[in-house]
Amino acid sequence: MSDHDTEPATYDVAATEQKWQQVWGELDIFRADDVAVASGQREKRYALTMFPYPSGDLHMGHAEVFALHDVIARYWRLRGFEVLDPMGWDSFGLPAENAAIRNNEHPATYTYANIETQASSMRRYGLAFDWSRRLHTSDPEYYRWTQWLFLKFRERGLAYRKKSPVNWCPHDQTVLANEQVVDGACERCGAVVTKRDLTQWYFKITDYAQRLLDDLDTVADAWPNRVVVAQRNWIGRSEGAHVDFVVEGREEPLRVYTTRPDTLYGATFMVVAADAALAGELVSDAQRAAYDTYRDEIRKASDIERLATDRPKSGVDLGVTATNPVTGEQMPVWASDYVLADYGTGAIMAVPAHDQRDLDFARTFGLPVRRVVDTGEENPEESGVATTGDGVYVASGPLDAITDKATGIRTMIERLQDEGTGQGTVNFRLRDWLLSRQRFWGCPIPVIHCPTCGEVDVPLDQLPVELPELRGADLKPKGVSPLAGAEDWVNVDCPSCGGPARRDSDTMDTFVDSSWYHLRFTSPGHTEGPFDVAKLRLWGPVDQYVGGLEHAVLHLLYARFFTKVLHDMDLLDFVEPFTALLGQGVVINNGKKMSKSLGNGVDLGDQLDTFGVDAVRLTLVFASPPEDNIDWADMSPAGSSKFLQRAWRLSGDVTSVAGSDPSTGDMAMRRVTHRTVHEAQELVESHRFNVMVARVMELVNATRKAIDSGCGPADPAVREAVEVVAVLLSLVAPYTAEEMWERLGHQPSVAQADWPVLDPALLIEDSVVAVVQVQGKVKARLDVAPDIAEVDLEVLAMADPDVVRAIDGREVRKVVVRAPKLVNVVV
RNA sequence: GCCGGAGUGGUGGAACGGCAGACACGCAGGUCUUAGGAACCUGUGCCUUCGGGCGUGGGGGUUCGAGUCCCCCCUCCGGCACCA
Repeated sequence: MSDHDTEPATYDVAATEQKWQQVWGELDIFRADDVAVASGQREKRYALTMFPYPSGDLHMGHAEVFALHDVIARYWRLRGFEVLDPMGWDSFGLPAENAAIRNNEHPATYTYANIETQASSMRRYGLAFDWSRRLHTSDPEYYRWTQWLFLKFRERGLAYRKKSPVNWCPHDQTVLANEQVVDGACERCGAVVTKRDLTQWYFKITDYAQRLLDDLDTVADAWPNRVVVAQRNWIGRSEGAHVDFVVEGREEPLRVYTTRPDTLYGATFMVVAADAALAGELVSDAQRAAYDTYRDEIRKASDIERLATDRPKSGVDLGVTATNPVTGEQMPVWASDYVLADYGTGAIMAVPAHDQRDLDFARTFGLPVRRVVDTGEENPEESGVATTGDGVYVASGPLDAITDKATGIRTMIERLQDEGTGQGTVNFRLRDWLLSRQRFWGCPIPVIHCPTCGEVDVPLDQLPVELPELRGADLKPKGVSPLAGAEDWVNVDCPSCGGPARRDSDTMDTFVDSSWYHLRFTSPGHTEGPFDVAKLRLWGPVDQYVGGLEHAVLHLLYARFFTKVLHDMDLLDFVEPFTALLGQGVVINNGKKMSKSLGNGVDLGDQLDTFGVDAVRLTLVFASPPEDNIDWADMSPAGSSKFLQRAWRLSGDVTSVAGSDPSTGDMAMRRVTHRTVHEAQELVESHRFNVMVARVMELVNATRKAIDSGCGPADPAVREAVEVVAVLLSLVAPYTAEEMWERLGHQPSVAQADWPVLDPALLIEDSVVAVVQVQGKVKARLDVAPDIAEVDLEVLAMADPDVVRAIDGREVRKVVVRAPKLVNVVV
């Protein structure tokens, strides 16, 4: 009986998890060392995963993103980088507040209890986080600096208040940013969003629209394409012109934005957004009553109704006319809800022949249609279909000889600029970021409203403005912030004049908190500013960000905006926060999103109890490419568990001693090992983790075979192979890998092991299979030397009996040789 | 409507323009077992007259060679959408 026959065939998963959690805690090996980076001893890598919101325990989605993230962080560590791999919580937000109302508690109770639950689950899950850098956005030490940043933004004119129609969620009783309204409904609760005229705080993200667009190019290669595209669409840059129209009896011209100034000769009327102040200013006395009626009507309509594109056009004649600057014609000015108040100038020139919406409107109200571009298609006046393509300009004065849009637009803009009636300009779809929220559990806005001084900043040395103690019923949404009711808190002396004043009672959108947390992680205890500029210089920017893509135009856009502003404030020296982004898919069950109402949720804790941490992690990593969705019903965690036991068993079979020289070992086994290491490197770096796992499985299979029916368990090549299995598995299944590493006679931890050193000589096979095709179909396989000459390979191939038979005496027209892999005979 | 992706066995998925289906799951058969829901081995795209033929959503094209590149179409997923 050899020693390994008496080993147990399996290991105790639960006991192993207990054991290593303790060892890892004592070793404290995942702490990121500023000095190692500052001294140039090791190159830095910053690996970051989107920090969670603390609602309940971790779920399957967290399990996936953390497993993927950990592969990268652990790989970097093994490759000798100094890795910053921090974790924290995005701990302000509505669910805590709603839970507090339900349970008559303080939101902090719910929040911090959940944080502890999640932190303990993360430890169990075996993640290589540097816990010394933990932060919570709801801690005063953190949100003090969120407030500081707000005031700095305000100082630069990037935070301002304005009254405007805003998105209002009647369920959550708060306003929402444009980005949080999805198909006319609240992103969070699904309630239909309505409009309210409110004075709210905004960040001037539109000032950065062009840079946010341009700099996407610098990350486009390392970000998922769909995020780059989504942001481009969201920013929505368009090129066009402003054109001024003189309105009788009004000093200021009526300015419009158009992308088709070249069709100005075809403009037959004007339309102003019905809900814009401009419409009220323009309307004639005779038409005022009709306009008021119309405006009140459309204000009642929800965004959902407005969004219906096949909705019939409606509007009202404002009873005034504007002068077309090129034709001198008087055109009627209308108001309609198909023109948006907050895009462009809130007014358009209507060219019904060449814009479908204008044509629909013209046909509804019997307004004239004048074709000025002949595209060869039927005249829109008859067909009812507007033409938008290139064509010959007609009845367009100096444009008449022109045959393409680009020249037409350029020519018209030049003329308008010469005459002072218009100019070329750029417009963006992006709107300013509405950041006030009428809720309690968020970062207070550090501004005081004084009846004499107006909006006054809370002095920097008085930050943070801490939340008052409110709980239960006091938190019930009433349409104004619960903070407004905390009289002791709200009523303060004006910092400027000392008179009675009131604090701003709104809190900030939680996306403000998460727009800079990645910077704070570089110096989480810093008390002199939001982060230590020198430390950030060491670690920033994030080298690899991992997270869900539901934030494509939310967090990922806001964080980019913050980065650019802070760059302009000389607080950091990069312009993009996340150099590379990996967007993981969603874990679903039986083809459907997991949800309480469907009752198809898979509980992560249950899965971990049943299969063990490693098996669940392995299953998630092996399931598919990281960015694809995973249907848990199609997965086999039991299979993963079986594989891990199989791999673990190898470590008990090795009979050579630790430190044996592998160079005396079996060459075939060594080649497999080294090829696996080589491929694993490339696969991890290109994020094809599922294939990396497959290669490790192949190595395990090959090693099993070598032990049972090959070079045997004593061969040092077998030890080398099993050690490589342990190191590679440590990226995905750290518990099993530690057990293996220990059984192989090494000191913990495998997380501190050296990445296997590749022997390039072992990557060269001693023979390769050359495929011989006739007419592109495989007819023979030849074992040849990897460095075989093309002529030799061709001779060998043409002599092969199967090849000769396939050619069947036909004339060989051409032979393609790609030594040493392939020959294709064309007959 | 505009802009992006993606369609490969029963399933998840592999495949620098060069052997389609790696690696798994599942299934079938076997070995060893008192037993097998353990371990190990074998087989597993479809058709076949056993020579071979056909196969990567459909149709064309480029190429000695196409899942991969190009064009058209279909389906599904995502983003934008009365944005002038």
